[in-house]
Amino acid sequence: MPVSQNIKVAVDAVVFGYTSKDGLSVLLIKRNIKPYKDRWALPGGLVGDKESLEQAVQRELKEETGININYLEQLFSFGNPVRDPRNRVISIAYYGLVKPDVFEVNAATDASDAAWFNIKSLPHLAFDHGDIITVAHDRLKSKLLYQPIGFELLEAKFPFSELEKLYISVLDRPIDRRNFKKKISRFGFLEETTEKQALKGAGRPGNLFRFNEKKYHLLQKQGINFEI
Amino acid sequence: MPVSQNIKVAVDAVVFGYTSKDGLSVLLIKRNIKPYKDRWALPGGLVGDKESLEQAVQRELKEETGININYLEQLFSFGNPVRDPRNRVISIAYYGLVKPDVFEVNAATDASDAAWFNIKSLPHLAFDHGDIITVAHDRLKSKLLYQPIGFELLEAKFPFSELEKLYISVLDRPIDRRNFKKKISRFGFLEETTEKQALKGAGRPGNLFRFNEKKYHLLQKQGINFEI
DNA sequence: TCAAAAGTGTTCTTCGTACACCCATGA
DNA sequence: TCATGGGTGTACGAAGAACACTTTTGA
Repeated sequence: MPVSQNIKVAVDAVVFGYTSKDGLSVLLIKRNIKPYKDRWALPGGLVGDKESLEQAVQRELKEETGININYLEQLFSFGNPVRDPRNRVISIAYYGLVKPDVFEVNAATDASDAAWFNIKSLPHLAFDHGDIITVAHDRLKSKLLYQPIGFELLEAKFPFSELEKLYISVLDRPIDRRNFKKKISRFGFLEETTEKQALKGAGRPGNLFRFNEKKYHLLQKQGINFEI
Repeated sequence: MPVSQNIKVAVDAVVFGYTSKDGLSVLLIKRNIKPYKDRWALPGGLVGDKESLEQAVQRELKEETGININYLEQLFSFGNPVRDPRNRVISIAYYGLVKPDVFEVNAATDASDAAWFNIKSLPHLAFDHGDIITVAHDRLKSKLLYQPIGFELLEAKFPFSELEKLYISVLDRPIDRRNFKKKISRFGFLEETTEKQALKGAGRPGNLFRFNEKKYHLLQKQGINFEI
């Protein structure tokens, strides 16, 4: 067993946002220090001696991007000895989901060093952050099929087509609308409201749905087979 | 962002073994230093500056228990600031599976400080190692339902009933033998040999099965719905 | 009246699930 | 011949998958 050790511990966050206009996107920050100066990277940084890992992620997100997220989960720990060219740093990666209002606000503040990038057109990233995003995207895809976490990416009320487009976008494959609706309806955590979607162009306006918090959280705990 | 940091990085391993006689078991070591002196704990220790996380796990397992494992996967990182009473230590936990021959050999060397404990009769453990085992057991249970990793716990050739008992033991619930066999057979990675089980008592001897490595590894990558 | 998007049902097949009797062996 | 454990099939219901036309709205 090594008697002394010189390894630093960091956290990094892959924050996903979604709008039907921009698709599935990831929040990145531009580095202003070496190494990888001026390259895009995941928000994150060293863990404080007294804070938990989750606290460290939340703190870094607030410091670097100003956002609060409503869903956060540990992803994987990356420990390749040479993943940081300076010293050895292991990174405990998390992924998070934010609702579209957060997404929109931040997309507007383009003076900042934080920006959203569509998952399909990511820039060249610092460190092994490209790999981390790949792992996070895979996790999101598979999680979407057995837990209803997709709702964490939507407004409180949304037309059904919004949920459908989210699934299409994240899974990156077409879905049959009728089968999808049948499947979702069976679980019973969706409630149809009497309101209708505000129109933004041609087409029949859809009814708005919300989810039943109780049933939703119950199912989120249990896990369900969500295959679409 | 903290300017300096005083956190150590450790790995811990939850190694599962299985025999139909002893059920699902976990490999533990007896601590001979403080804190928690003389308490049982997971094998593990600090990561060396130059080694990968997986290398650190394999090294610690060899040093502390003498075993080599054939399946190893990262489980979760535990970062509670007070999980170690001395300094802050985060632990990156792994879980591993070993085949019964390894299990038997080690169970015999009872002079050592390492021993197998049935998952249902674990001793009081050091640190948060009880929690880590719970997480590992949950992961194994759910993984068993969508990836055929159960075979990593069996000999190369085994009677079908052995696989069935493994599932019953890990999932801790009864399974219908006929439905189970139908399900497993559909995947097509099992091959029936012409050999028969060596008898150890009364009862009809079962045919021995092996798995088709190619199909097995293909499915292990893809993941399948294994619900029993 | 046309283009755009939402809403809706049926059929076929596959899979899950419940369930009980016969067979080969050792004692 | 008995006790033990292995081996096997059927029938029902639920869910997955494939598939196209009608409705509502804005332009």
